[in-house]
Amino acid sequence: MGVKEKRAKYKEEFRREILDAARELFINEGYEKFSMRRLAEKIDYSATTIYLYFRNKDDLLFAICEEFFGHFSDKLNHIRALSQDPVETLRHALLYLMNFGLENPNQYKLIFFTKSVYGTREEWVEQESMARNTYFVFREIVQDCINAGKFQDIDVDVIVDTLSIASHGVMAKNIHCANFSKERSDIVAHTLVDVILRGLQRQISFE
Amino acid sequence: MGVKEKRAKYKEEFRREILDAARELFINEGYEKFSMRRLAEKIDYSATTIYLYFRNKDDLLFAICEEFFGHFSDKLNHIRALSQDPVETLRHALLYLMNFGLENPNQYKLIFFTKSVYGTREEWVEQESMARNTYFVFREIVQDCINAGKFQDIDVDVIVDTLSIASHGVMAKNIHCANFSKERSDIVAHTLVDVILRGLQRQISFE
DNA sequence: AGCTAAGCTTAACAGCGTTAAGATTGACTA
DNA sequence: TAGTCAATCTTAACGCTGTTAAGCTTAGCT
Repeated sequence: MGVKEKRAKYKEEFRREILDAARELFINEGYEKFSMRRLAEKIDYSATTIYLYFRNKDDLLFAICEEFFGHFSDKLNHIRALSQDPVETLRHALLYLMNFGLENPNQYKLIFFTKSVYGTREEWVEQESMARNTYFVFREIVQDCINAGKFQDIDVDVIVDTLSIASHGVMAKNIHCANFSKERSDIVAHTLVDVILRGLQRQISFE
Repeated sequence: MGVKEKRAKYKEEFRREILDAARELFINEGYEKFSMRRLAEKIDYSATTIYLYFRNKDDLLFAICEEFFGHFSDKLNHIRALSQDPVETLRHALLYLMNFGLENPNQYKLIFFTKSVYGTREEWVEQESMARNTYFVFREIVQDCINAGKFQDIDVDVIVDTLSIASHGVMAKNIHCANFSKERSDIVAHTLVDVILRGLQRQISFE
């Protein structure tokens, strides 16, 4: 292994180290308290060093987001793999997302409430990313419901957006309004999922 | 009119002036570009002068939020006044909120995505505010639906939260993801409202 | 031993919210 | 009318932010 490769390896490892420290700082201290200088202090380097491994703060945030979406898309695939009823799979996936958001508000805030780390919709569609992969897996889960004839005749992408928006809203409320307890958010999350899935379905069971 | 009253009047007027300039700055330049110093420049005073009329930046934001909620609760009351079918009234109210958010992203962002201007849920419930008034009007519209026997047996507050969360989500997506066009958001907003109202209702019309 | 370049740091810029202290101004009183 | 006092506004500063330019240190290769 040549020197250049060794350096490259080292560089990659350091990048990891910074990334891990950054995520930890976010989770423990919260979104507001995060700063490049605090991160630098945590890893015992000067703030400018970080800029040798990440173009800027947004680049760092992007990396963390991508990592999360990697895990999340894995989890979605897993949920889908042990699928019985497609609608129940979808319900499971939605509740998983919301629960993650409610239990990890700082991380969720970082991921979803950061100003446009993924650019415009066009850029997002064109450029390969874990976020896009996650979207596609989620989309397939919805498509499964449609294929099974469970849903009304609505465009799959519209349904996907509708659903992601709903779970988004739960977190938005929980994080930004600060009026919500975890228990209350849980109740509302379940109600929202129930109501939406009920509203989407073609046939509805009466009580 | 004594001097003290005159001063008080003037002070109130200046407060208004600052408030109007602040809102304008928010709407035109966007949330990110807003700062106390830029606002000061706009009104041709030094930045510190603002602090004689508002305790701090949050206090200023609070004032703007309250003003909006004043208008919004009026609008809701108006919609409710010319009510025919309660569910249609609710639909109307929801679409009005979402449409406002989609057409005034900066203002909406300021109002709903600012860190806890209204404190915890307990503080929010106890302390009189336009935001709370708006909530109550909205709550009554939902209660109308329940009283008319249109909805399933779900707690009124849970429904209100569910609905506000949903509209919240539309804006969250539209504002923060930057992947969404106005048209697409419109479609998704209508779909979301349709699906949720359908899901909430006791009896559902099949197509 | 001397050169080269990678790796890291110090110093600085321009911006932020906010506060303390001082200047200005206008009105009331002695 | 001169003097006092308080309201009003500004200048200067603190400590923070993201980010860049320039310089220092050190390790590897010739």
